[in-house]
Amino acid sequence: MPFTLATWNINSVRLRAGLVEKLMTEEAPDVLCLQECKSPVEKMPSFEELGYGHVVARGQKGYNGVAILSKRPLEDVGDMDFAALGHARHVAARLDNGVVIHNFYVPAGGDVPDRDKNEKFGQKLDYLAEMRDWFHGDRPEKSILVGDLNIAPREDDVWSHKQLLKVVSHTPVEVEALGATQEAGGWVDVTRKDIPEGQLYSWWSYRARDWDAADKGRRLDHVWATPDIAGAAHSSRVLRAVRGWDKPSDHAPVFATFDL
DNA sequence: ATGGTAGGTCTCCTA
Repeated sequence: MPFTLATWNINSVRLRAGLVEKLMTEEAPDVLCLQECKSPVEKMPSFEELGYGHVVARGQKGYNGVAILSKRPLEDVGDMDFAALGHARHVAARLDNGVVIHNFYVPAGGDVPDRDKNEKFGQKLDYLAEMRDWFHGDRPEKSILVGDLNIAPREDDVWSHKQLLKVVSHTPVEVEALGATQEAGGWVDVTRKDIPEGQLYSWWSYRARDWDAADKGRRLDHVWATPDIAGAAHSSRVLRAVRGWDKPSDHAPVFATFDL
């Protein structure tokens, strides 16, 4: 049975429970992966009344937090604490069709792209290197990886490649690290398989005077799949309009459908 | 070159 999956950095699931409900009502993805829930699991709002009774989540007070909300049964298959940060940045679940879904919130990495001057940047690179080694050692099959990876890898994933070369999220060292992680797992970038050409963003800063008019976006949110199921993916899209909702997240949700 | 906005553990940290 085909299923539609969405990934969305919600930037506080408690503050934006209403927006989650709106997305669920209007778009009804079978599986919704959230990042930056900023909530302990026991304080997460319930979306069971909208049909999302299956939840696999990790949380902590105030920061980070990831959740997989599903209309179909999920089995919790664990989490990883890459770079030993003690943060809730990954959780994985197996859908009732056997597909494993990894939901990641990769560290943003601070402002200065130099690990000697900025510990957070080093942690981001370490996190990606440990992801790479994990997937290299245990090559995934029948799996999907989604989340806020906090890197826009392609020139057309940012509003200005040249102006962002030294800005954390688009530096060559980060792009290389993300590429190595992708290659280690054999991951196919499903969004770019479906939308191979043109500028494509999933995040616009809160700090812009008019985010829509300025359109200085970056594609930080990703949907990847292993080669055995990537061919079943189609209809990828970024719901840019969601960024324009009342009291929005600074990220728009990214969708894909899999005929499996 | 600077500062701009937003959320939560809220006068400081993270993004």
